[in-house]
This record gives sequence, structure tokens and C-alpha cells, in this order.
Amino acid sequence: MTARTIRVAEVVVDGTALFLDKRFSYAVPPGVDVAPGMRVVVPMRSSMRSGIVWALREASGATDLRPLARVVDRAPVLTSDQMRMAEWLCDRYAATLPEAVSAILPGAFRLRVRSVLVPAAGAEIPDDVRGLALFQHIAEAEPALSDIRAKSRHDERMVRAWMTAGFLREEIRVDEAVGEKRQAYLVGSAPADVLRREAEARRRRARRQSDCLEVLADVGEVAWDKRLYPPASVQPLVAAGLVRVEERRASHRWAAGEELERWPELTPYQARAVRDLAEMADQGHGVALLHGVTGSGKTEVYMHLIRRAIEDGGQALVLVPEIALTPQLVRRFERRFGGQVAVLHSGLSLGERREEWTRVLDGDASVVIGARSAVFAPMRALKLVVIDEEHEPSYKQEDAPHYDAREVAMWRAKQAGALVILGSATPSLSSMYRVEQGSAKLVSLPVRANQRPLPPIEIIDMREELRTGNRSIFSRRLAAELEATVSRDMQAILFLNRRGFAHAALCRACGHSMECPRCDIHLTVHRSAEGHVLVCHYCGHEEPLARRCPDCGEEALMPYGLGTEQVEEHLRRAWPSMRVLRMDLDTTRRKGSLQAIIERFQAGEADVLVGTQMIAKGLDFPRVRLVGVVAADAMLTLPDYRANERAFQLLTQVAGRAGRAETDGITLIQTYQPGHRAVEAAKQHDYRLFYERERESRAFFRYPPFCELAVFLASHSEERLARGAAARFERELGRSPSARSLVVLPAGPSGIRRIDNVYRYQVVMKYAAWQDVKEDVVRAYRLVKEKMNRLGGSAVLDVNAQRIG
DNA sequence: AGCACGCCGACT
DNA sequence: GTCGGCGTGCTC
Ligand SMILES: [Zn+2]
Ligand SMILES: [Zn+2]
Repeated sequence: MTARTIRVAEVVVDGTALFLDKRFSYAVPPGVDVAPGMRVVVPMRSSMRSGIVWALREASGATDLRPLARVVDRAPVLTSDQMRMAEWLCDRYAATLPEAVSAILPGAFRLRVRSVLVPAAGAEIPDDVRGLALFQHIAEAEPALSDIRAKSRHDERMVRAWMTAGFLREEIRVDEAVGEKRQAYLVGSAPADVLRREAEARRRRARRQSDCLEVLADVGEVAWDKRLYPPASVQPLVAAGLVRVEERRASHRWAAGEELERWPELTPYQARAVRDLAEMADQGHGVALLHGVTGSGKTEVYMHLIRRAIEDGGQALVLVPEIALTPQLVRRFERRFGGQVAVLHSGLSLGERREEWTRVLDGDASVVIGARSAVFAPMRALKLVVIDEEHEPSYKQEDAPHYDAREVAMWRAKQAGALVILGSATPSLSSMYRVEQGSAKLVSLPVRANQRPLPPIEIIDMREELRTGNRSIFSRRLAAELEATVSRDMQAILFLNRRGFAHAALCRACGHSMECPRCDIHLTVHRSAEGHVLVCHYCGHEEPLARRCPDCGEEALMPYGLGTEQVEEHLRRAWPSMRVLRMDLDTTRRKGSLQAIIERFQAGEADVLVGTQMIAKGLDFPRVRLVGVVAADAMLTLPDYRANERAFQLLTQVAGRAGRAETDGITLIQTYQPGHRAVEAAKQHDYRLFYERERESRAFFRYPPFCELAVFLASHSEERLARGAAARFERELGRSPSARSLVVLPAGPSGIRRIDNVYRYQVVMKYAAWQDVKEDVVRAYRLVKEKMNRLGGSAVLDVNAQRIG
């Protein structure tokens, strides 16, 4: 008798529950082809779930394993490098394996698995059963057993009886989130003003058609979301010749045969940087901090190193902040690298995302450009990782698994023997500290590529303006420069770090501030068709802005504190002929509208761009002469240990939008705190000054980079349960063995105690090395999380947290 | 997270 | 008796 062996698949099963943080073993049925990295369907208890094969092994004897129900893929969708990366994410960020997998694998590969009831084929089903309403319903709607149960327990019993009798059986249905099919686009086929006029004409009788036309007037084209614009609404627009439907593979693909751009000559500084970086690249893994002033031509340096990496038979990964990932940027890379470029970002349809991922997986792309999550791209010959605007907080994922793309990139590069280039005009404290510690090498680009000096920065003391009788939000100097700029046919950017019309609504009589009924935060004033409304930025609550104060009864409620909408309004009122565009979260919510604003401003369709921090993230507007910071104070008073760092970075980055190509520039910063050190350092263009001072205070108060932070956050609609969970977590840590290596700050309410009627309590931890404390922290976390989930609340742990509260 | 199982009070 | 509600424990 031969020893029977069977093949066993170890599977990571999809889901968020804690118990799924392991590999489940299933028998591979004989003759079934399966490899690690393929998606499968497996039985779990009494339901079917999707998962991914992690490993295969042989086992003999005990064959009490349940078999794989289905293998979905013919080729793996994850590489083994990516699986190692997932395991590392679990270790570093206290994530479960399925959480790590879902961060790495694009949503386009998600499976939806259902077991549905169907009449058994070929079974003798009595007519009295077949005639029952329940049976008919099952035959038509193919519901799941759980759907039946939800309606009636009696029906469930009946169905179970029919299953035993062989009248019904369960069938697995697997739906891909998206097929590899093409994506349909709606494209405006009339000029924007015609579309707008037609939209207005249909406003009353055909709301959907009107909306659709308006969007197309703004952005030209959109991926066709059939829930938003049902075919019945689109059809008449097509018939009227206003819209056409196009099916496409990808938004734009480099056409074979298009001529590549010539490589321009580098400035001496660029050439030196390329030489230094190339030398590092030759030595394998390393981390470089490319500190180049705004407009110093960092991208050109990146591209030279990418070219080298490709010539060496390698691949390069370029990470940029989501907002800077514009078609113009992609085009810029394609002009040098042609069809070797792949793009991964959220603006793509699911189908496009999947296609780009597959191109990378198949080795058809040598350069991958993407935002944060592109750090997981399936590359097998990684030689170079570029992280542009390295200081941007958006590289840290705010939800589970809370990874930091900069850290992931460095880990990955180390495994692959690749070079990492962190690029910024305002390096994060932690990166510069890395240089200080010798774990990164500094490479500098101290002058602009256009050989012009950095635009001068002037500070305007708004207290002085007030004293001398100017009550406008624009100082005399800013007003004069605005007029001068526009009259010379140049452009201006006005920056304010607050969206909405006004920061809050305040009672002039008693000082009462209007609060959100569902959150512990004041409401923001927004402009609306009927005047002003109060809006909560956290839960979306909206109410009209009344005059009467609910607290004292006086008619004295007034908007207080500037917002971007108000700046726009003051501009229009003071200079009616100026053409103004606004760019903030509210004007860019619609897909494509961000890009539309960027393009319109670049095309000179507006004189002034008013915006929040999103205008500071590496966008290139060559005709901008003037940058005005309307009120720096909004960012100087943030209650966070990083407030100074953030303020300095924002001010420097915003100032850097001025005078980038064709003109000299000037930056004016209006503030009530002209002596603030972030303002001063920005004015001097003095990164060193900023770094030394900030470093000193971080060291003194023991904040990163002199330690690492982790934040435990418990949420529950009952305050005592949220508070209790945080207190319990704190106690658990107090009696853990690693208590010595850990500073645990007292449990307390999070920065905003209540959001959407859910209370939030947190515990902040400081430690030198996660490795030394993780075991105990994770044990305490899982213990409390499990309890919290049972009670209908939730708990999260943010390791290496970038902000607290 | 689901889902089964078991125990309980409330109703046909 | 039987229905639905909810706490508890398990998932290859
Ligand atoms: Zn009042
Ligand atoms: Zn709210």
C-alpha cells in the first residue's frame, strides 16, 4: 500500500475579523491547478468566502480537511515579494493578514462570493411544492439562505427541508468587482457654454440630464457611472447631439511610434546630484534625501536616475501625492519613457486599474507612477524608488492598516537592493534626522533650474493694517500687488488653509459659538443659494444660519474667521473684472473637476486662484507672479506637535508657486503673528534655521523623531463604553512586561470627543522601538478590540502615528 | 463578521 | 407547543 499524500493549500481568507489573522488549510482536489497568489473560494463554517492562496504543501494521512471550492485565477495576482510585504505590514502596523492583503491588492480584484439557492436540476419536484409562492420566489430571485432567514424562520425550515429532499441546492456565485472589460465614457460633444445653456433649460423637467450636462461643461468627460446617469437619461442627450458615449481601454495610452522627447541639458547642480545619486545606486540599497528648493528641477534628476535603472534592466517606482498625479505629470514621463510607463491611481476606473496592475505584474512596465498605494505595485526587478514631496502627510494611510508609504518603500527597497530617493524642498524632520544619524545621504539642489533667485517673501503685519484703518481682508500692499500682477497679464494665487465661507458662527452679544448637534465641534459657515448655511465638516450635518442666538436670544449671530469662499467673494466685490477660480475640497469633489480647475488656470482662463493646501502640492503654474497668504494664522495655532513643521512646509511650498518659469515672483504673507518662527524661517528661505529650532524642541519634549508614537482609539455611541475601553487598554499596558520601555499617556477624549454621535477616547504611547513593545501593545489592543466589537463599538491602533487626536 | 446553538419570555 | 430575541462560541 502506497502512503497517500494530498496537497494542502494554506489560504488567507478575506474579512476584517481578528480570528482571520492566520492561514486556513484546505485540501486541493486532485487535478486542480493552483499556485500561491491565486484567488480562491473556500467553505468556512456554513458559508463560502473568498481568499488568496499563501502557500502549498504536501500532507499525508489525516485528510479531514475541507476542499477548496473553486480556484478563480489562472495566474497569481500577487507575487511572493508582495506576500512577504503583507507579512511585514502585519508585524509593523499590527494589521491582520487579510487587512494587509486588501491594502496591497487593488479593489478591482475583490471578489464577491454568495451561495444562492437554486432548484436542483433533474430532481423530481412535486407540483404542490413547485406551486408554492416561496418556491417560485426562490426559482426567480435566487436568494441566499440568509436572505430567507432574515424574513422568516418558518421559511428557513421549509427551505432546509427542501434541500434535504433534494429539491433545492446551493450554488456558488463569484462576482469580480470588475471584469477586464472596457470602460464607457460620457463625452461632451458641444462647446461648454452650449452645454451649460442646455443644462439650464432642463433644470426643471429633467434633473439628471441637467446635472450630466453641467458636469460635462465643467470637465469635458467622465467615466460613465450608470447609477448616476441612467441610460434613460443619457439617451436623449445623445440623440440631441450634446453627448456621445465612447468605449475605451484606458484614459490615454502612449501610442507606439510617437516620438520621444530629447533629454535637455542639466544645470551644473542637477548634473552633480545625478552623479552623486548614480554612485549610490551602483552600490545597491541606500536612502538619499534630495533637498531641492522649489522649482529646482528635481523631476529632471529623477528621470535621469530612472533611465539608468532601466538601462540596468531594472524597474523604477515613482510616488507622488495624489493631487500632483496629473495627466500633465504622466505625460512628462511618457515623453521620455513612452509605453514603459504605467500609472496607478484612484482616478482610474476599476477596469483600468486592473489593467495597469496586470501590465506591471507581467513585466510590461518599467516605470510605475502612482500615489500612496502604488508602493505595493507588483514589480519584480525594482532598482529605484522615488518619493516626491516626501514631507507630505498623505503618505501615511489614516485607516487600517495605517501604513506609511515612505517606510514601506524603504523596507521594500532594502529587500530588493534598490535606491530610495526622498525628494522635497522642505524635508520632513524625520528624514533630515535620518541624514543626521547617517542612515540617509543628503543631496542638494540649492538653486532654481531657471537660475533665478527664489521669490522674495514679505511679511505683512495685519495688526498694523488694522491700526491704520484698513479693515479689508487684503492689506494695502497685497491689493496693490494683485492689481499690478493682473494688469500685467500675470496670475496670482491666494492661499488660505480654511474652506467654507467662515470658520464659525459666533454671537456678538454673548460669544456663543454654533455647535454641531451630533459632534463636539463648531459648525462652519458655507455659502448657499439661499444665503448662508451652517455645515459640519465631520458628519455633514447642515442647518440654516439664523440671526438669533439660541443661547441669549439676541439677533447677533455673525460669521467669524475667513474661509476661501469669503476670500473669493471679497475679490469679486473689490475687483469685479478679475477672473477668479477657487480650488478646495468643495469645488473638487466631483471626479475630474480638480483637473479641470488646474487646466483652466494653466490655460490662463483666470487671473486669480484661491485655494487651500491642495494648491501647495507640487503643482506647476508657470505664469504665476504673486502668491498671497491671506491669513497665516489659521495654520499657526493647530493643536498638534507637528503644527510648526506643517506651517513652515506649507508656507514655503505655497511661496514656491511664484515665479517658476517666465517671470520673477513675489510672496506676501499676511499674519497677526509676524514674529512666529515658522513664518520667520519661511521668509528667510532658511530650512536649516527651521530644522535646528524644531529639532531642539522635539528633543526637549521627547516627540518624534526622538521617539515613535502609537495611538489607540476606542469608539462607541455610549460614552462610558468608549472611555472604559481606553481605560482598560491603559491598565493592560500598565501591567505588561514591557511597561518599562513604554510611556503611556493617560487615557482621555480624542481631539474631537464625539463625531456623528460616536464618542472617541484614546491612549497615546511613546516608545523608542516598536519591536520592543509591540507584543504587549498588540495583545492589549486585540483584547480590548474584541470586547469592543462585541459591544457594537470599534477600536483601532495607529502605529507610528503622525498626529495625535 | 456571520452563523449555529441554546435558553428565555410571549403569543397562537 | 412555537416564534423571535439575544448572549456565547467557533470558524481549516
Ligand atoms: Zn448670544
Ligand atoms: Zn457634526
